[in-house]
Amino acid sequence: MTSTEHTPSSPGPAADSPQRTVRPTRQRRAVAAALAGFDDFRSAQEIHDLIQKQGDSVGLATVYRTLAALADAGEVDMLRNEDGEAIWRSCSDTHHHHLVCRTCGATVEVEGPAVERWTNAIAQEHGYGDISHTLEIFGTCPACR
Amino acid sequence: MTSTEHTPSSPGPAADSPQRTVRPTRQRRAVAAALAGFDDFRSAQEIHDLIQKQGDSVGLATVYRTLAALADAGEVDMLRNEDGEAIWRSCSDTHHHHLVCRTCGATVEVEGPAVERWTNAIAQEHGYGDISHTLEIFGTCPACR
DNA sequence: CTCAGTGCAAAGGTTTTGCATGGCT
DNA sequence: AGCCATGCAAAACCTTTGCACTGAG
Repeated sequence: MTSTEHTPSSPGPAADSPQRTVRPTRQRRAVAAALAGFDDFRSAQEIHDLIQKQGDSVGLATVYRTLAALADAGEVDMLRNEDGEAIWRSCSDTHHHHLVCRTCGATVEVEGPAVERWTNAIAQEHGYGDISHTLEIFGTCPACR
Repeated sequence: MTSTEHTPSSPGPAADSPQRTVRPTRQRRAVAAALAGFDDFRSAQEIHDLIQKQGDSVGLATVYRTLAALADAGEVDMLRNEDGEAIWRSCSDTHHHHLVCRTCGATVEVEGPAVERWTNAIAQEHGYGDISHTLEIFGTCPACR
């Protein structure tokens, strides 16, 4: 459901780990292709529409399920726009953050060694280990101002 | 959880500006009191529930309308949690982020002037304006290591 | 008296889920 | 054959809105 593994609930004593259960189906490929066609964050509806325009037919529910699976597998980033809609984008390999226009969705990838260092320092200062973090920046891009 | 500093919305920079039309009613005071009772972001439902538990009775729609008005007036910050729910916090509180233990959920509030400055700098560097950001740090707390 | 504010319920939109079917392995 | 993935539709949710009414100025 999310791009990172936030799930404070479900302490999961059930010993399951089915992670690699991702089967390469036509629908999955269609979603992946649609994602590849964008270079910024898009909503599920937009992705669904693009797939249909490309001739393929994939149910909206399947789009959601596929996107959730991809996000879970770390192949796409999911976040929410200011309207609360979930938006997705295929993510590159390197760790980076996003500067997203809340009007048109234009995205800039930014790296922040300073932030990386700061988060690690803060965490260790409080005795926390095994650190990860998420950081998103929203704003209005030059074209939309 | 996430953090922000600006509440955007209000698409029309246009003609009308009825801002100072906020009448101090019982309901408005109830919402304000509920907000004052929290020191972090809460959903409309949680705020509504707290008001009812305190004996007052305010319609959920009114809670939403009041929160929207307060956000519009700049008296509260609104943002979205990972589930896409709108969450509010009285903005007199200092802006901070959260360091969360992914095992037990223990949370530490941290401030990061450096991060605030960095995000603003990055955004302006790319010509983006009206900046807000979200930052969450996950780790394993001392007790869970 | 007038009009912003309120309550209720219905509408609107997004995301999830139940269940039967279809396609890989 | 066994199972996971899919589709469709209904459900679940959060949030907004229409309309008649109440209360503050």
